[in-house]
Amino acid sequence: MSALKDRRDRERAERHQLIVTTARDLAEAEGWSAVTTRRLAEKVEYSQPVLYSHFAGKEAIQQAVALEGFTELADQLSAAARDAAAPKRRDATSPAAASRSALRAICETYLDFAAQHPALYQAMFILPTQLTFASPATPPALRAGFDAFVNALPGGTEQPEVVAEILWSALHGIVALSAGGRLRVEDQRVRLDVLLAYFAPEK
Amino acid sequence: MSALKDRRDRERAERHQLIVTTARDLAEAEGWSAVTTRRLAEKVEYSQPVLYSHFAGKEAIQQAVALEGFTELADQLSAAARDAAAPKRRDATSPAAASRSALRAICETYLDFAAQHPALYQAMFILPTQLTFASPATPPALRAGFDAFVNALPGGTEQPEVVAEILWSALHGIVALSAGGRLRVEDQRVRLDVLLAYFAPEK
DNA sequence: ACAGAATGTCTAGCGCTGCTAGAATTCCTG
DNA sequence: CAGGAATTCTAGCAGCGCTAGACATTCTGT
Repeated sequence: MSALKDRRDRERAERHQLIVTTARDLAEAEGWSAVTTRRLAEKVEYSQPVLYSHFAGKEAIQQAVALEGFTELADQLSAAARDAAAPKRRDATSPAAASRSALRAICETYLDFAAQHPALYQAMFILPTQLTFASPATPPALRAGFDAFVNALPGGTEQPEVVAEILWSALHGIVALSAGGRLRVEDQRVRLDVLLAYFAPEK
Repeated sequence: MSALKDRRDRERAERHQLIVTTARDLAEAEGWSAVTTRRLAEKVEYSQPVLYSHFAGKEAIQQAVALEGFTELADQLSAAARDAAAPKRRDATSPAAASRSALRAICETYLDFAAQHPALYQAMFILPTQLTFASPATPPALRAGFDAFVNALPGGTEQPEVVAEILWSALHGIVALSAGGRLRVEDQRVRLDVLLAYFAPEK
């Protein structure tokens, strides 16, 4: 009797994931405005009301996509930090230089993530959301991503949380303004160089 | 014969402005999602199609509001720069300190503007737009606002345009993330202090 | 002064949206 | 295998941006 219920629960979870993935793919392919409940229902081959048996509404679906993005971004950020912290051993670079390259790696990863999944990024940081951020209910994945920034700051940085917020804000500003056609997208590289010159100076 | 036409043109221009102002007020009062063509038409006491005799569509109205915001922001930014550049004469502060306070004044003005007109700010920098930015067709007012940032940078700053873009991005990031509930809004002051410590250091 | 043309405005409606009530169906249980 | 519970669907509501075509108003030329 419980095996049957287990199977239904599993199928239900699979369908839940199917909805999230389909919404994400559709958003990435044609933008969030193309993600209507009708089109989404058709793509997952169920009727509209089924969506509402899984999610409270369209926004909840979009938030589920965002949540997926938070864990992926956090994974990529901490992976970048790890790789930069354990470089090729032979050239014994100074700790300061190591920290600098770690910070650069994280920033690059962030910008690349945004560039490669623009719709996902939009769901995470641009579209209206009910997710609470700087609060106990903040998704752990998001906290983890933020911590990657804090840890990558040069040693001795004062008020590292605030600095990390600012750095994150600057990166987000660059991404958001670029995505909206409000900044030339070609100069992204130069922009990162200059940004890092301020936040992790050479000397 | 031309006087009559003049009057009609004038009335038309007034109604044009009435639509823009009403849209802006409504957005500021209830958010852009409340600005529907029906509600807007009712507020200006005309039928919906009248809106379309003035604007190509809803987005064009929102862009007209944004354009108004660009000139207001540019005015406020350059006024802030002017006031900071002409301080009380008696204490002959160093040029460096003067530049520092000018930059702070501009940044504060920017953050205040965003805080006081959140919907307007959203139309200018967050909502999708057809306005081209870094291009010949960029609204002059927006250019002027950007130049206020460039001119307020400490003397000798390398690649001032890029630095200004980054500074603008950082401020925009702070505004956008705060508006979306993604940053605690209380710490805005500290954030600005730290930001300025990086972009206009004491020594 | 008045018919006709031109201009301006409105009513009504299309196809779409997010969302839901209630019918219909399927599935499990006794 | 019948009865009941769970699930899924059909159909529809109110509101959206936008527009065609009817109606009213205003100007023009005789």
